[in-house]
Amino acid sequence: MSNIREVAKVAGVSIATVSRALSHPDKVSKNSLKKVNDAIALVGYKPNMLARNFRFHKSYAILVLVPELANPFFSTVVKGIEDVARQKGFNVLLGDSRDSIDREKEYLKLIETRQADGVIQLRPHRPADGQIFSHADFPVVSACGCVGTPYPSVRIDNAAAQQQVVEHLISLGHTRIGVITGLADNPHSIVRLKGYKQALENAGIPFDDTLVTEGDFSLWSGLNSATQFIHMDQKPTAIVAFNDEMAIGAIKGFKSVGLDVPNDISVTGFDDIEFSKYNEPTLTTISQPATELGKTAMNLLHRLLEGKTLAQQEYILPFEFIVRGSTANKA
Amino acid sequence: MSNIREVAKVAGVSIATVSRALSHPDKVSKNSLKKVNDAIALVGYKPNMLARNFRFHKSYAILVLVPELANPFFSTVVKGIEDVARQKGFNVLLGDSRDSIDREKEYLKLIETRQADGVIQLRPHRPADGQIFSHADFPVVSACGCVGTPYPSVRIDNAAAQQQVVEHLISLGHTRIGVITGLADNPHSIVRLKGYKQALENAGIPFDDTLVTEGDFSLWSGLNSATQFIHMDQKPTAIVAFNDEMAIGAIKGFKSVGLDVPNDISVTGFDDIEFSKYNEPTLTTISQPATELGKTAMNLLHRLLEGKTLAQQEYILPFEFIVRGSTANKA
DNA sequence: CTGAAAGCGCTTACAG
DNA sequence: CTGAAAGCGCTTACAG
Repeated sequence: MSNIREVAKVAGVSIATVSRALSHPDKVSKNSLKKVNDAIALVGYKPNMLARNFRFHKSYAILVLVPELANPFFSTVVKGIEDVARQKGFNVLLGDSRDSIDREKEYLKLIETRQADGVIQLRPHRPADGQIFSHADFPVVSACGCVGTPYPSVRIDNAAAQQQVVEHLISLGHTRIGVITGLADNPHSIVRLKGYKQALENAGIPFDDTLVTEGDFSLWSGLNSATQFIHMDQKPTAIVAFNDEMAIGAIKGFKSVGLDVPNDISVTGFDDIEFSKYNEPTLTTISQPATELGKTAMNLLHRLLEGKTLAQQEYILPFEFIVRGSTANKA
Repeated sequence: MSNIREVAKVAGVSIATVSRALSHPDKVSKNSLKKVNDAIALVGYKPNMLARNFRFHKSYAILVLVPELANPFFSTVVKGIEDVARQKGFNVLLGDSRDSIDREKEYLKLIETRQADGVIQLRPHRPADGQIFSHADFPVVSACGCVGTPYPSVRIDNAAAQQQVVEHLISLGHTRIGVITGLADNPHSIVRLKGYKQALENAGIPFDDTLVTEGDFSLWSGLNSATQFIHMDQKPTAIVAFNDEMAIGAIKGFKSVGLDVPNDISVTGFDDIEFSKYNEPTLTTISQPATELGKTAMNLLHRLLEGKTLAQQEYILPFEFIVRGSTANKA
């Protein structure tokens, strides 16, 4: 556990010179530089970043708030964040909030106590969040959130994406299209439902709210919704799930009662997680640029951290609509 | 950005008293305590943890080295770690190493520079790692690794688990049982293969190395191995994959050429990720106590961090063998 | 119970 | 180019 003082002694220079040799080598003579570097190698000196952080009032860490780390879509976004963070010299503190506001608030104490310099929020912003994330207090950016985020964000156009999915189903002849949303207060539920309704309206199909079921983005909730659809008097011929997990769960539910997907009923997902290519049938879904969303978010946060301002408040990345095996013409 | 000095001034006491009121309230008079607490509330004081960390030569952060965060099994282990870490007052720094030793070494610099106090390694230890993780240098524990880890570890008995899976297949009449391992140098590949061989040996079935294919724990590699099996002259009637992803990928491969799983060929997984219950067919697999592995690892690391010694070098948690729909009697 | 003082390891104006 | 000194925000023996 050598320190800068020991290096100075061995090198025969002052601690100021050692510090300068490390931080501003151009401000030090060749001779001193060599003596310092030799001494560093000799004593095996490693700078104590705790001291540096303290000196600079910076933790060089950012906090990532993720609703559910075990969700492969989120963990892919986090990987993108981490890649860029490391490259910029920042550590990533994990904040798995389990969709709990209380847990989230606990994590945000890391900001007040200077243990994190900024935040990337993966949970979509809800009006009820109010000013918790007022951009004035600390650097924060939203990744894969929704329209209406009151701080900088990177996302896709969720409504447009969901609309395109439904238009595809309509083009296949479907008119009774069931929905599996996330929790009712999740902004993604609201925004994607808007896209769904828009597609219906454009096609002159009346909206029927009995076709909307509430899930929670889990596999299980998709299966649960399928059961509800199965017991309806006027069954839908197609289902749009607001993420891939629920679509996979729903397909499981339909198949378990002998229905064929997509020939008896079409099902669509959202996110395009890896598993959606391996499901039986493969999933028709929206591909979100997960890694890119994470990388962009971290790049934006980094600019904020450097005191710069952003050119835009919202960065919209392109999505891709991918037709696979889970959708077919209405029987 | 108020500090302890400001609180002291407002409260009319010394900074030492403020500090004591915060850290050892019992050593302060009721009167002073009240004055300090009132002042803290008044100025909105939050302790600067950067200063505390510097003072104590501790970062109060631990580094989690994970081979692949997007793998749901690993992310579940990480969630367990995080739960306990937070409860103990530690932050978790994410180190997604992508199975790269170079990236791992980058992360380990966080220890040298005091940015992390300890490490939890999710990658199984390889003999080639040598002394990188010599327990003498810093507190480190292995989670979900293998037998033979030269530092404290929490894991299941992988060989026994894999053996039980194969015994089950043998009991169903299978004798030509294919294998999809992880990368050849991954200790899990070696240890689980040992369990496979043991089951064969116990049943008097000769080991045939042409039945062993190398995967990399990804969905794609499972599908790829399936293709290899399909082209074999003497096809296996059952396949054991060393994780669920590869099993799911393999099933996909078999189904794509018209084979029925499990009636034409049985397939087993390992880990019991959530998706394995939703696959078609559902997966016969080994359930690892993922959350518990993470929690235990963090508890052990915490004891190490406190300078205590551990009662055991290895903590073996029970696994569960789960028979679902992907295995059946040999045709 | 309380306060003045030293010190954690660094960096950076400041004076030379 | 170089060094002595101050200071970042805390904590804790030490003396009272």
